[in-house]
Amino acid sequence: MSSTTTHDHIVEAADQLFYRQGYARTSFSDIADDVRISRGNFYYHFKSKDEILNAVIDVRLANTRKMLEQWEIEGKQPADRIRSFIHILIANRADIKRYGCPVGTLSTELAKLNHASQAEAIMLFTLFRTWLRRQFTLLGRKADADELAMHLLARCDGVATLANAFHDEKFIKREVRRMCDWLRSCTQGATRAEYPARQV
Amino acid sequence: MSSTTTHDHIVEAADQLFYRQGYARTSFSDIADDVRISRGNFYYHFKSKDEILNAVIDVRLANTRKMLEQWEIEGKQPADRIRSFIHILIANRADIKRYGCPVGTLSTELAKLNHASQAEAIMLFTLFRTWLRRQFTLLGRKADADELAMHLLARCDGVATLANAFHDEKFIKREVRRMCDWLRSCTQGATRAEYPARQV
DNA sequence: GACAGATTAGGACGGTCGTCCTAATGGTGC
DNA sequence: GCACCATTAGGACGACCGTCCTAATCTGTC
Repeated sequence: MSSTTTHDHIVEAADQLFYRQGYARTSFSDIADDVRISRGNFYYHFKSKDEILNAVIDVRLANTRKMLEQWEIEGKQPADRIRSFIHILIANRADIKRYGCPVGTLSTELAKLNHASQAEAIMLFTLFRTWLRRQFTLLGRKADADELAMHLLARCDGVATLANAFHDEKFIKREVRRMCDWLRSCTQGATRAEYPARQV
Repeated sequence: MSSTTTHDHIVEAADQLFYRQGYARTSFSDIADDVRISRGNFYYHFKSKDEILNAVIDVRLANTRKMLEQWEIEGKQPADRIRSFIHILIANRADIKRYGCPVGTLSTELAKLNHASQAEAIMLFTLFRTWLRRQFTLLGRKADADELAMHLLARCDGVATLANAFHDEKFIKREVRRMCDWLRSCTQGATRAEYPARQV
């Protein structure tokens, strides 16, 4: 976690600040204060603010890839792996309550700024999407694997947004339980129906 | 819709711009250009940018209240009313695809800015929350009405965020259908279980 | 036509931003 | 000790921001 080079320190600090304050609101001075270097020194490491953003996104992409691989190793069954995904809401609940979803908030902000790096930010979503899709496929939901992946992504992001708005951690826990129930209904319901029995 | 006073014109323009570009990125010049008045003239109508934000939020609150009352009149059954809520995703799908959820994105941005009007913005969520809670209560889900309201809110916001990220309107339609299915399972499942039959 | 009050236009102000230049500093190999 | 290169500090720059002041203009009344 503790990188040695100034370059990496900058990216680390920017990563945190972008998450907590947003990209636009975070200035060079903010990052410089955090890393404890002079503002002028910045230009030696990064030619522009956009370049820092790209570096931050690249780090997040790499970390996400690592995390997904880890879940793939740890979880024998695809359902276990998907549960690992759902449970990041629990693991990061304190940050989520304070700052929302790291992926969703960045993607939304860059969209409003019409920023050039929008596509890279959305790649973070895509990483989760394709990974989840694969897990659902392994679960025997080949036909609607992508639909289920998107569904789950949206729910997690929505939970993060509402938990942030209402500063409510219990809500996160309730929704995680609910998503795990839903996941169970996915595995039981053969290949077709989402809710096994429609009529009581 | 077409207000006559300059004051209202400013609020209207700011409302749109805040939604499309975000609050922080929207400058006095942006609004002035839109309303076609000089930047200096602003100070006569609003003493600060925050004051405009508050006016915008107030208008949104009023419009939301009106909309909820309308749904209450139009829909005889609480389930019909909740469906009205779900279907704003369809009605506004073009804007949602381009700019995301009007409530969620503002609330998230103000949270990151640590803005004084955070609470007012979150009132928009609260308006929907209490209204939905009442509908679910009428539906016979007294015990978990608030939980269901929050659940639905989160899903709608998440759908908006993902639809915005992936520029995907079809995803909105699929999720709306899914939410209507879920709602049906809520009404059928007596007062307790969300998914009527757990085992197949 | 004179007056009063509401509304507008234009620009000055201090501050912050991202960018960029230059001189100083530090360490390393000869 | 000296040259070389990587790294740093400090500040200048033009642009834009929100704020605020002031003079001009419009509108209606007597």
